[in-house]
Amino acid sequence: MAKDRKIDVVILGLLAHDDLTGYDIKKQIDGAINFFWKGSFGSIYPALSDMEKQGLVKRRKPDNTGGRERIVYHITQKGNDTLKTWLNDEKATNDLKYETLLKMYFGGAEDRRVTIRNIEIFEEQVKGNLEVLRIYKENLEKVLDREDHIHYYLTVIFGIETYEAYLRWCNKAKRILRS
Amino acid sequence: MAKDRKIDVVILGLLAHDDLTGYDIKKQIDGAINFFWKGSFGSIYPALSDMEKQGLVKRRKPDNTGGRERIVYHITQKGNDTLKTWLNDEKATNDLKYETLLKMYFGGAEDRRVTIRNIEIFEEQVKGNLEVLRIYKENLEKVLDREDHIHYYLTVIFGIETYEAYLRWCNKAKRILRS
DNA sequence: ATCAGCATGTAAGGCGTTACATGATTCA
DNA sequence: TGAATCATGTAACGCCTTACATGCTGAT
Repeated sequence: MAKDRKIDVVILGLLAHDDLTGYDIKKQIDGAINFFWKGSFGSIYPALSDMEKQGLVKRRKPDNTGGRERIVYHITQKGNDTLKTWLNDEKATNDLKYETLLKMYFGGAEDRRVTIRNIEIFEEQVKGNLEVLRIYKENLEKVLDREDHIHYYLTVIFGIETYEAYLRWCNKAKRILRS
Repeated sequence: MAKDRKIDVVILGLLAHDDLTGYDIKKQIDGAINFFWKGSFGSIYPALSDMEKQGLVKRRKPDNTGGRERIVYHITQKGNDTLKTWLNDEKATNDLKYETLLKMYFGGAEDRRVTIRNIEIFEEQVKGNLEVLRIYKENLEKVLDREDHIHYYLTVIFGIETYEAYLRWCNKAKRILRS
């Protein structure tokens, strides 16, 4: 695995469940993972090639049923070992890069109304995200008997708890700025 | 300003208050800003050079009192305008990249104890960060009469609200995994 | 004397995004 | 027929981190 390229473990994690094409991987990342991790085609396809060379994933024999080009990958034993090693590695980098907070911090250079406006924009985005996560949560609660769903559920309730905290902060912050 | 290089506005925001050296800027970023934005010398010094060429910042005449090399920058009118334009720009990218959540999501590939351990590691980090933020908060509350401090305060209470939510999640998550 | 902190800067290299290029299939 | 979606990949480019190079100052 590349030294710091985390897309590799995302791919490995997804392939640990199902055989997937690069396109499928992208779709899954754009779903429930999206709020805490991102990935583009430009990072997925090269990673898949590298990982194939390293023996972490393998191409499945092409379905000739279609005719249209589809490369389905599956995880190898070595890939599974790599995934488990990563899960057991105690270091994890958790990074927040919030431009909104930068605008709060430096907001003193402008009128308070500008800062309030920036809070409101943020608030709207958070509300939208929260709605989506609540739908994910409801759907997952119907199928929590499957081990993996519990794990997906953990990330979803993390998002909900966090976004609710953001909304509380929005109200507090607006109150402070208006006082 | 470079198209997507946000370090520029961080520098501008800091210089809007005080004339600073690159080293000073780094120290300030490593302080209260650190939990939502990061910056290294390798990004600060080149940005400062570029911004000088663009007339956003200017070197102050060197203090000859020392003799040791110190380049103190101050913000120009154009720099201030750029800062305000950015504050008024409604788009802001807020990115979360939490490897811990990735380990939650893909935790099904290992024993539950591994996931619980990963939560505990995260919890310890959060507790440490929270302590620091609470000290910042207390100190800021003594000087909230100054406009800028209100803005710093907003980011600090954001951090506290968020980290407290993280801790609640840690407890919930552990409970779910142990049930 | 020595070590920590002050201070500036460059170079290499990795990571990732965006845009582009290409073409098939499915559905209205 | 045309649009959306499926599907793979490359190229250019930008951003950032890490490590390195260098040297002064102040405190113990």
